[in-house]
Amino acid sequence: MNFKSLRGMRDILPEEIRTWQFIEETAKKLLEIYNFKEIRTPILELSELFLRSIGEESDIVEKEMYLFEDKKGRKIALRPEGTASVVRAYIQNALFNHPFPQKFYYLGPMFRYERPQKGRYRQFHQIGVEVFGISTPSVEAELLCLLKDFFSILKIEGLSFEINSLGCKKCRPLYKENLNSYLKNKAPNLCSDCKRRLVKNPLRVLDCKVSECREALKDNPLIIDYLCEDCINHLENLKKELKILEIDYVINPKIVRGLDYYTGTVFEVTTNMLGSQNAVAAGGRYDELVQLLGGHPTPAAGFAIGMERLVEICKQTLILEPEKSLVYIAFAGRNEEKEAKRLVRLLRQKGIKTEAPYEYVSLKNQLKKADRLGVKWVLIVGEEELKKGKYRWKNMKESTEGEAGIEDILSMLEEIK
RNA sequence: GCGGAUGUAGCUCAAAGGUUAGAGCACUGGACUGUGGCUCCAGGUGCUGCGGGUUCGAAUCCCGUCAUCCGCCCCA
Repeated sequence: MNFKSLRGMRDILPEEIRTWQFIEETAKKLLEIYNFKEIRTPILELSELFLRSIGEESDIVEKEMYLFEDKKGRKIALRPEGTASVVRAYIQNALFNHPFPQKFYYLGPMFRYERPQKGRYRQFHQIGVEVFGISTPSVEAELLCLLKDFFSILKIEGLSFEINSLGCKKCRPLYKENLNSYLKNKAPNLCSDCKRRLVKNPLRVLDCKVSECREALKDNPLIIDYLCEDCINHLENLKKELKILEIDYVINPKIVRGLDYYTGTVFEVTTNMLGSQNAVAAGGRYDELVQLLGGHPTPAAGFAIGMERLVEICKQTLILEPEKSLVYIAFAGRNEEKEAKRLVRLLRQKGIKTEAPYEYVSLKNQLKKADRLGVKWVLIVGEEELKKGKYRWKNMKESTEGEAGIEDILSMLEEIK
């Protein structure tokens, strides 16, 4: 029986991991500078949490969640995204008792049962951030600024920052009314999914990409024309802040987002480097979610970055620092093996990356191995040198060699630490 | 969930219905038991993704299935 990884799930091998680690370390450093704190939440949650937050009508909940029952018959889901869990944790742990704003970041696997494609996997990873307790647009400005700084450190260019507002409790109903009457006329021309959405969640009809729907909705009313004064001011103030921070953006009234908890500002960051899976980060404000999940009314906003897509871009643009170089210990004969093992340990204790043969082979083969490993420094433990209390060193790149005591050797190796 | 393309060795690819499915690279060992790179030699249980069918004969043709990639959809 040959086992293969599940569809849409993949192994990330050492070669690629270095890019992951670089991105993760870069993110953590920057997030700490922006005063975000890491939070780790479970991968499993009650499925109800996602039904309530993401929305029963969303594609994610409707057809993409990994669901199962545990031994007690509880309905469990593998998390399809991070925000719901963080909000749950925020409420459960009464984190609102700390001074506002509360700023969190997380990093980990998410699961959606989708048709896999490049840049779209069933297990994928997100770096996400959430800010609780502040309702001013400075939060969104800070989030967008963070994204811009992050991508700029990673030397990613050709990004587009797109922004929209979805309105609030006050203005959205009026818009929905207008939209509803507009959609009613168009109903016969809509796809079957949308006919159903029409009743339960008309906003999502705008998000439909089926061509017949797009055609029917060419001149649909846009939320951005129905915003109340507060929402208009919010958006205008955000624009001002973005100008101060010198962040280029475009207003895209078509952005709706696939998760129902968004209110007010939403945004997407897309790239021209990825083909059709081109969204590399997205987020927005969700001022009603905390209350919806049982907490005190708390304004909040956040975003998530897609790691796989970011890694894909960074593999093209980033030049990683070379790995720490390896020192190879060879020994001339079986009698020197013990001494070689002691030397390996000593070097490792000094923080030097060291490798040695696990069993005796000819010195020639040891050197051949060292060469194939691409090492620069080889230390040879041999009978004659040991008598003098020395080791033989060999610089494979420059083809030089000599004898030296351990202290001299350690200082020679300083350069590679 | 829909449409299309592709699946041969670790990798890149040959073999266009006819011996025992090959080559380069990579890998392992040897020639060379105290010195690597060059050279030469040797080393493959590849169920030709899997299962069925057609045929005297299938990597090759047909059907199914699984997987990957591309587009749709979805989204990060």
